[in-house]
Order: sequence, then structure tokens, then C-alpha cells
Amino acid sequence: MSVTLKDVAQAARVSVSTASRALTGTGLTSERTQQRLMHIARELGYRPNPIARGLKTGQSRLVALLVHNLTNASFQVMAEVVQARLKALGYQMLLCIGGDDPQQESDTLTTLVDHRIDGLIVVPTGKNGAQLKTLAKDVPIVCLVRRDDATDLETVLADDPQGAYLGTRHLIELGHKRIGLIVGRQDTTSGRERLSGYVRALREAGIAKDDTLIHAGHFVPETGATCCRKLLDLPRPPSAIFVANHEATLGVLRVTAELNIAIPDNLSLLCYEDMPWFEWHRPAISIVDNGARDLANLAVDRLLHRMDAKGNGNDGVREYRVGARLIKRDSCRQIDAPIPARYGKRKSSPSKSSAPKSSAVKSAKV
Amino acid sequence: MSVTLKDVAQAARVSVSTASRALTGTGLTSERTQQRLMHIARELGYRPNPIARGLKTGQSRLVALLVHNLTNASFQVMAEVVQARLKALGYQMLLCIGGDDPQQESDTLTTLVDHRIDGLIVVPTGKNGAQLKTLAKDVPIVCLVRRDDATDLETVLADDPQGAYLGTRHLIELGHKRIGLIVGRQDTTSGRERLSGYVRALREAGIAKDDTLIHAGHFVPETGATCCRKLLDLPRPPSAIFVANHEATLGVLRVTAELNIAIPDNLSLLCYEDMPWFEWHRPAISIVDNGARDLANLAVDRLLHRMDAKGNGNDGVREYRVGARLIKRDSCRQIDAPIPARYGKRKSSPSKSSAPKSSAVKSAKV
DNA sequence: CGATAGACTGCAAACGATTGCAAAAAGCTA
DNA sequence: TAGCTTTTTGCAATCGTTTGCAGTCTATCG
Repeated sequence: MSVTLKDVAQAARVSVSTASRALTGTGLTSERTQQRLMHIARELGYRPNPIARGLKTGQSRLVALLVHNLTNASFQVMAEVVQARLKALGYQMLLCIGGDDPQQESDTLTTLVDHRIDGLIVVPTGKNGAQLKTLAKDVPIVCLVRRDDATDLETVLADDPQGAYLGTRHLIELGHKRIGLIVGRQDTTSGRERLSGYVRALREAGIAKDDTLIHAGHFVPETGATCCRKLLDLPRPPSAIFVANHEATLGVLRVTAELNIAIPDNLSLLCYEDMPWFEWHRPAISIVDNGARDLANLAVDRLLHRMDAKGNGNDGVREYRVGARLIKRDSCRQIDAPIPARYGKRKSSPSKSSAPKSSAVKSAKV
Repeated sequence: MSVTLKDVAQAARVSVSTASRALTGTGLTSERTQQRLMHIARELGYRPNPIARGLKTGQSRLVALLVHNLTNASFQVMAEVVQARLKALGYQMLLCIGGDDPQQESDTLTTLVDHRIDGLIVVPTGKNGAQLKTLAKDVPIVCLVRRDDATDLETVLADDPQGAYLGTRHLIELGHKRIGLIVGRQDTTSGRERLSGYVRALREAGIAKDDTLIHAGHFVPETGATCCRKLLDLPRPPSAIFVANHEATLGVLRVTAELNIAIPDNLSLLCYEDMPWFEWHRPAISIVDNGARDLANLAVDRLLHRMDAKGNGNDGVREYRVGARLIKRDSCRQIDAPIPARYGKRKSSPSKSSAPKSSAVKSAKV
């Protein structure tokens, strides 16, 4: 059905081996025959069969990226970055969704090595350390975003301690003293580290840590909502909430909306990790950006390095950190500042000619 | 490095062929040896090498899903659905991102067939019909969401004419007579069909079509913003905007926010396709739901059918439609109704004990 | 008890590439 | 032109499976 190396060789009246050498460019053929073969190959529309090649070479030109889901915006951009980079190098990305579920992760991992992937970037659940460790002997692996403590795999991490610290300090600088924290599972690197950053900022500012303000766990939007409600129901509720768990964000937003709590006037809100719409939300939501794009790029770099190094890509470095940064938007407010007029960045000229004037678009000042 | 069929055969003191037959269960071996071999295989941790197998059988157990991006929430859920279904059947999903770019699509397609994928679900750009047609001879293909007019591939479509009709009619029923439309490229199925649904609803209601209210094109948030601005700058701007192009939504939201246009009081907004946060947005955004989950499931069904049918899965049906439905939330308003007090669903008991009462959470009524 | 059918099994050839080794061709020196 | 080295080529084995064909074994029957 499809044209094989044999066909090309026949057409060129040379042996298959010569054809192979010419086309893979091993340099063991004369310039002339190489040119000739490349020409004929193109003519015939020859495409090497990666399966056959893979069988012989043990490589598949497949690199897998295993993430928890696609809902998380960070994972989206990571996937896109990884795909773009790999494609440019002639690899196909195998994007797999593990759902942060150890069983599923384990299954997927075995399938992947069965398929003889050439490399793997994985956001580990942390529960399959042993397996990962074994696989790492056969396949270059780089962990992303989370460390798996049971392994000593090379890991590209966001600087969560710093990010959480930055975020918390920002709120403190705005005058907040009671800052609620909603943070991820404490058996994950990021969960622990974000909590520690928060604590450090508090300590530095001489603010006592209040455990009733801290909620840690495996969140979905629903539990995010529950915790938010709990925080607000406190005898002395927080004046700011730092949602350091991505999954919880939607729940928190819903609760504040339902309770008619104006952000940032009555409650400051700071989130971890960006979402495309945070910028368009009203008020635009301030975030700590974990640098997803950089993380992905670095992970690819490291993986490629290991893949090149053929087994001894061991540079001694086990852990890379990508700096976080604070992106101030409109959801955090100076604690004792006067409440400003609501909504909308005041335009310099409130009603220019370019502004709509029909009845449909009255001045929307409330 | 990894245990092969040969190892298993040796351990069992049978030939490789017998081992193969026993483990693949072709039924040509005695019950006893079969059991014995399966046991030994498990013992040794034998896993068949899909590459070697693929070389012989021409199959890879890889099924590709080619979508435009991962930002689009519909594609996210589709990817998750497809992955889940395929995994259950022992296939690996190859998720590829084509960026709605013909060149990239074309490249990806060749890579994929090179890898001898067993099946393909593709959201076509519409510009590579010839190529798709050729590939379809080798690989079962199902188109998703968009039809490629240059082919006669089996296609699973959202019922866009109906969806757009429903949406438009909803706005009309609310009393809107001037309804802006921002819709996708007219060289795509969905672009055309959504426009036609809009037009039909207008005609049915006896409202004249006004071309200045209609913007069609290939959108990114930025151009969505531009068009929104143009609509609002009209001498007689629309009282409602139907954003029937997913990519444009963010831009429209930004512009309305910037211009301080209150939704739904001063402008009703209806969008096509859901996003996870639409529900939490203030106001929650009404949408026409295209049924992404159903679409994906149906596409998988059809693809599996074709893959089973080995070349003659031709049931005569070329096109499947999955119904759209309207999800009313809070972004559309009856045109001549009094403007209600702003924001927040009024709770039945405005300040119950459960409501926070500290200074941090004052009544948020504006 | 010998013939014969039927059930199992093994041999060996694929699948489409890569690659070590040896043979052939070409280039060089004297 | 002979003798040598260096390039270029082809042969054949190999990767780990599957599968057609032929051979071996066991049972069944007359």
C-alpha cells in the first residue's frame, strides 16, 4: 500500500542498505547516489515507516506528556508549548490525561513504555514513585510541577514557596492581617510549599498564624466553595482570601457572588495560576503566576538533554525552579483605603464621541 | 532489557509461535498449554511489544484526535471523553493540536499516518480536503464539529442551524429587535450554519436582516473586541449581542467592561458553547450549548464502527447531528422590563445568621 | 492393531527498516 | 601498470511479533 525503502532501492537499482544509508544520511554513501536517492524517494513519495524503524532502533519518536487534566489552564499552555517544541524536532507528542488518579497514572505509564516512548514529561500524582523509578531506567523522565518524593527524578518546579510568599506579602502590604488560605493537599510538593510560603510571609510580618484561616485538601470547585463559606462564617472572618489551589477558584468566586460580597471592596481575592479569563473578569483577578510557559520550556530542555545524553544526562542537578511573579490586577484592595466608585477603569474622557450613545448603552455607572 | 515472547517461550519450553498463539488466544493451542503460558507470561512480566506487533499487523493501537487548540472548552471535554473511551478499549489517544492552521494540519496528518494510526477523529480546517480524502483510503476517519466540503467523510456535527436559531429566537422573545451577531468564518460549516439559524429566526419574527449588525470572520479575542466596539458605535447599536464564535467571547466581554456597559441591563449577551466559568461569571452568561460531550461520544462510536467494519463501515449515513440546547442564565434581559437591582441572586432571607457579619463582609448592595 | 482424521506444535518466512562485515570499486603512489 | 589504501556498495542478520504450511502426536474407528 505505501511505498517502502525496497521500492525506492529498486527504482534506483541499488540495494536496500545503500538506500537506507543514503536517506538517513549516515555519510557512508557517495554524494552522487545520495542526491539521486533523495530525489527518487521524493519522487515516489517515500516516507520511512517509524514502526519498522522503531523496531530496529528501539525508538519511536514519541514523547509523552502526562498531565492531570486539560481544564487547568496551566496544563493547557504547557501542552501547547510541549507540542510545539517537540514537533519542531520531529517528535510526536502523546498527550495523556491522568486525572490525578494513581491507578490511571500507573496504567497509562505502562501503556506508554509499552509503546517505547522516547521520553516522558509527567506531572506525578506522587503515588507511583516505585514504578516511575523503574521506568526511569529505560526512558528519560522529567517531572513537572510536582516532585515525586519516592524518586530522585529530575524535576522542574514552580517556585511555590516564593510565589506563595510574594502573594501573601502583597496582601500584607495592602494592610491585611487576617488572610484566609485555601491550599492543596499537603502530601503534594506544591501544597506544602505554598503553605510554607504563606507562613513565612506571615512570620516576617509578625502576624500570628491562625489555623482556622487555613484550609488544605484535595479540592474541586465544590469544596472550594465550602471552605470559602467556612472562612466567611468565622467569628472574625478574613479580609482577604488567597486561593492557592487552582481547582478551588471557581467555588470561591461563586460563593462570594452568592453572598453578594463585593470584591475587592469587602474582600480581597488573590489566586494562584492564571486563567485566560481572569483578565476580563470584573474585577480582573490578581494572581501569582507560576510561569507555566517557562516551566514547560525548561522541562522540554531538560528532557531533550537527557535524551541526547543517552543514559548519562545526569548533570547532578535534581531540581530546577522557575520563578513566580505577582500580577496585580483589581481584586485586591488596600485595607483602609476609601472604597472607590464601582467597576470599570475610568476612561480619561468619560463620554467621548467614540462611546456609544444610544439607549441600549446608557452610562452604566450604578 | 524487557522480556520478549522468546523468553516466555523458552521458559515454557515451547516454540515462539506456540507462545504467540497461546497468548493472543487464537484458539489453536490446547487449553492446558494456553493456561500454562499465560501463567508464565504473567510471572515473567511479559508485555507484548506493540511496535513489533504493529510492524507485522499494520496496526498501532493508536487513535488520533486532532483539534484546533486546548483553550476551547469544548475541545477540552471532547479530548477527555475520547481519551476515556479509547483507553477503555485498549487504545492510546494521540492528541494533536492543529491551531486551525492548514499547514500545520497537513503536517500533522502525514506524521499521523506515518505512525500508522488505527483511526482518526479530526476537526478539519477545511483546507486539506484532498489530503484527507486520500488518507481516508488507508485509515478510518471521522470529522468532528466541522465538515470538510471537499470530502464525503462521515461527519459528526453540532446542530448549529438549530442552535443559532434557538439562541436568536430567545433574544427575540425577550423583545430584542436589533441583535448583533459575531460569527465565525463563512468558509466553515459552523460559521455558515450559525448565520443561517440567526437569519431564519429573524425572518420568522418578521425582523429585517441588517447587515451592519453582522460580523463574520476568523476571530481571536482581539478582533472580537474590535467588532463588538463597531457594533456599539453604530448609530443605532444593538440591544443584544449574540456571540456565536467562541474565540470572540473574551474580547466582547472586555469591551463591554471597558465601556462600562452593564450586562444585561444595557446590553444582553448570549454566547455559543460553554466555558466552565460562564456559570460563575457575574452575571452568569447564558449560552447555546453545542453538546460537546455527546458529540465526542458519537464520534467515537462512529469511528469504532468503521474500525471494526474494516473498510466497509459505510452505512450510508454521512452526517450525524447532535442537538443544541439553550441554557438560560443571567446575561439576557427582557427588553422593556424594569432594570432590577444590580447583581447577586437575591437570597430569600437577606441577612440570615449564616451570613457573615464582620466588617470584612458588609452588605454588598451597591 | 493399523489406518486416518483431528488437534497441536514447530519451522521459517514475513513486516520494513538498520547495521556489521566483507567484497567491489575507485583513487593513489611508485 | 601493479600494489595499496580508501571509499562505496551489497549481503545477510537482526529487532519482536504473527502466520502459512508441514510435521508430530493422540485418539478414534473399522
